Order: sequence, then C-alpha cells, then structure tokens
Amino acid sequence: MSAPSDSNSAPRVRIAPSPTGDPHVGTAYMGLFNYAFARRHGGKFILRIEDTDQARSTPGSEQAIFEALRWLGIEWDEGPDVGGPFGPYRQSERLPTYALEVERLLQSGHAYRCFCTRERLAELRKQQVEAKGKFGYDGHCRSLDPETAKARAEAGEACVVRLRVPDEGETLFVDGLRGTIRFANAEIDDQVLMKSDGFPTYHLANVVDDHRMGITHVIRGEEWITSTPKHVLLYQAFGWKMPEFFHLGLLRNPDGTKLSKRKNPVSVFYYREMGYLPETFVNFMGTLGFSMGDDVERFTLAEMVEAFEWEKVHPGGPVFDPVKLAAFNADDIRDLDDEELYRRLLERVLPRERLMPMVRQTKERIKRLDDFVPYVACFFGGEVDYRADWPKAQKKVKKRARKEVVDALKGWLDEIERDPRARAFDAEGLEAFSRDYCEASGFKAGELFTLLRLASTGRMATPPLFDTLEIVGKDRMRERLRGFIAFVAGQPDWAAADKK
RNA sequence: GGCCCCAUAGUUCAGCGGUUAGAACGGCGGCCUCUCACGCCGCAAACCAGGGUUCGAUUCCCUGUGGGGUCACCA
Repeated sequence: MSAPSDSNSAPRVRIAPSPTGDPHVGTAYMGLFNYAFARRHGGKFILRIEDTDQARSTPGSEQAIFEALRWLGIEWDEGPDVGGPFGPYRQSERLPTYALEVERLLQSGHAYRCFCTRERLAELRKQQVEAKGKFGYDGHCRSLDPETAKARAEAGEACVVRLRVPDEGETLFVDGLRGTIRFANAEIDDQVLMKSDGFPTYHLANVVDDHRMGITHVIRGEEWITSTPKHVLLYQAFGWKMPEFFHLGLLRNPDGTKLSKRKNPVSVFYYREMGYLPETFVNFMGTLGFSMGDDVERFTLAEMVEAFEWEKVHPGGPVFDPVKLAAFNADDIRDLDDEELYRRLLERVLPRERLMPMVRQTKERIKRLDDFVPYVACFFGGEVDYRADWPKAQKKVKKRARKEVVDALKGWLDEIERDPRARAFDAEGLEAFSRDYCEASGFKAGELFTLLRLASTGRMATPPLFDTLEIVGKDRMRERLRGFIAFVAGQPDWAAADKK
C-alpha cells in the first residue's frame, strides 16, 4: 500500500483533467510540461481522469482528451485506456478507496461529519458577504460527537465529511518554482472531502490517488496554489510522504485574464480543425513560460524534453497569442515539401467525415460539380467578410439601436455555453435554443437569424441557418461572431436617436 | 474585500551585480516584384515606482503600485 517514492527513483508525474466539455488548451499545456519533465528524467507520465463531478462529466470528453493529447504527440505511460500497475485511472472507479481513507480520517479525528444543509450554507454565505467578513465554513458541526454523528449518518441523514483544519499556526510548502509559500491556518477553510453523494471532492481524491499512484512531483496550474495547504494538511493527516509541488503560470487571454472560451478558442480541436500543425502547436506552447535560452524559440518536442529544467521555466502567466502561433504555423507550412503538405491537406482539410455534411447540404443547390468549392468556402478558414452584405442585414434590424443588436448577439454567444441544447451545437438543438432566445430577448426570429447568418457565413443567401451553423462548428462560429460583434459595435448607430 | 502568486518592448522569451539591455511575433519604412505572399534590409519600441544593500543595481531585500489567481457538496 505504500508508494515507491524514494527521492532518487525516477519521477512519476501526472495530469488529472476532468472530462467536461472540449479538451482544453490548458490541459495540453500542463500535459506538455509534465511530459517534458518525466521524459527528461526517464520517469513516468500518467493520465488520470478526475470524473468525480457527476453532473458535469461526460463520457465523450474523456475520449476527446485522449485524442487531443495523442494528436499533439504527448503520450502517457499509464492511463485509463492503456492501463498500468496503479489502476484504475478513472476516479469514479476508485470510490471504495476514498471511502476507506476517509474513514481513517474520521477515526483519527482529522475529519468530521457535517450535516449542514445547502440552504444553511447559502444563508451563511450571504451573511458573510453582507458583513464583508471572512468567507468559509463556520464550524457549526465541528464539535458534534463523532459517535452520534456516525449514527445519524448511518440512519440515512445526508452529510458531508469535512477536513478539520487547525485554528492556529500555519501550513507551508515549498514550490519548486516559487520557493516557500505559507498560509495561516485561520485562512484555510474546513474543506469538504466527501460529498453527500458519496463521491470525493477533488482535494481528497487527488491526494489519495497521488499517493497511491506514487506521484513524486505535482506539476499543475497556479490556480491550485491556494488549495495546496489543504492538500498538505491531508498528507500530514495520513502520514504520507509529500510530493514536490510546481505551480506553472496560467495561460491568459489577450486582456490578461485566465484563458477562457468566452474570449478565446480554448479547444485543442479548434486548432486542429483550423489546420495548425501539431508539432507547431506544441512548439508554440513550449515557448510560453519556458525558454531554451540563447534566443532559440523554434524547437521540437524531443528537443524540449532534452533541454527541460526548472531554471528555464518562468512562473508568470503568459498571454496565449494566436497571432504568433499563426506566424509559427505559416513558417512551418512553408518548410513542408509539397507531397507532405498535400498529404496533410487531404487528411486535415478534406477528409470524408468533414466533407460529407457539406455534400448533403450542397447537393440540391449546385448546378455543376465544380460549384461545390465556392459554395462551401464559408465552412473553411477563419474570418469571413460580411461587409458587402451588411447593409441588407442592417435593414432587417433598422428599428433596433446598435447597442440592442450587439447585446443580443453577445447574449446569444454567452448562452450557447450554458444552454445544454446549444452546447452540443447540432442543428436541432441550436434551433430550439435560438427560438427560445428570441422570445427571451424580444428579437424576432427574422432579425436574429439574419444576423447569425451573416456573422457565420458572410452572406445573406445560405442553406438553412442551423444546418450551416452545425457545419461551421462551435469554435469557428464563436470566433466569427466575436468578430462580427466588434464590427457592428464599430458601425455608426443607425436607429433614430430618440429611441431608447 | 481577505489570502496567495507574478512583474524586461504591445505580446512571448534572453539577461542571472558592471551589457550600446538581445531575439521572435506584431507595427512602421524600404528593396525585390505584373498583384499578393514569400524573401531581404532598416526603424520605432521595455527594465512599474520609491526606499535600502553594494564601489556599482534591470538583476539582491523591503514597501507601494499594477496585473492575475483563489475564497463551492467544480475541478
């Protein structure tokens, strides 16, 4: 049961993405650094799926993570699909382990059962916000007698298990990139370890698995710094040897905030579909927060592995600049020989799966086979030119103030992430969602759909809108709509000035 | 707001006590050229501020400022 983690044995590292939605660039980024470190030292790189959030996890996105990482050439040694000596590598399959460990914590008094309802917690939180005081659990159930608490739980009363954090003193750890980081215990919340549905939270599952899988170095994003003391407390409570911690800077949007799909494409698949070369993409990620030194910035994965050391890693959060990525990509495309480029074009741009939906759409609208290409042009590439047809679209919304239009489009863009029907981005779901959205926003279908049509294709005459959007794809549509919104916002207002 | 992290051109990185502070992307100008792109040449562009330490600070320390993260029965 004890893990093989002598300080001089080969390192074991891991990434632990949760399978919710599209494979995130941030996951690939952390994967790259973990991979590079592991390979550099002849260690193992493990992929563990953290699917403890039953509400958000989806089976498809686990596959998507595999696919995205493999596309980039970031291969793992142990994982749910390839197996390994410390499996299972999917947390939903390790529930008994967590139950066992949590019981130990309960018995040693490092954790306690909490029967507070969500309502009470919400109320507590509200008061804390109003009082502008400290946030966090107030310790209501802390002093419950363990035996009676146990009896209540066994009688079926819903409860969670919380970590008992000392009131006094401080908890510290050494970050390999940032030095010693210390937190006053009073600042640390009594973190929930086990949810009422019997699933562990990230904090518990993460520490238990890292220990049991013999993880020696935890390399992850700096968003985790604040919760690391909780993990440290857990290691101490269990009496386990702690791994070394390295918190990398977070990838940022151009405005400096944490990279998010609201502001930037964040799906690895977007970059694949747009035709970035995987080796280029990896190289580009490797220039963020890492440097070979000597002003060298073009390198292969193998070269990065060979050169990898923590002294070359910079802890600040880099902006992910798609313009520079595109420049790298253009450069690498030029370096491909013609045969190779042709092969990649076929594989990436013209595969059967991608073309087939377009074939169906186009069939009854083209007169000659060759018309196909201009007809489907709007399904490829990034930006689209909507300026020519804008006056026509504008007429459809001539009674609206510019701001109304902009807000409606922004709202739609925001909502497609929240609404489950739109999230899948298929024609049927999109239509249902969009019609409801019209109702809610007070826009007529003819108004909104016209705007979306122009934004997505640059034209006023297209196949049915929602079939079109499905083929254009969510990420591409998001990009185009962002561009369109900026364009409209930059137009002079056309509605009468007295209109509210 | 509390706590934590970070800080060199617009952006990504070099620098690791003494440099005309270097490169890439982007920007600007030029050359090449039937156009565009490529290619080539050049220009502008940075050490957040104030205190220390030191013979000497972009570099080490402190404070401030700015940016970011985090404060869930999400990870």
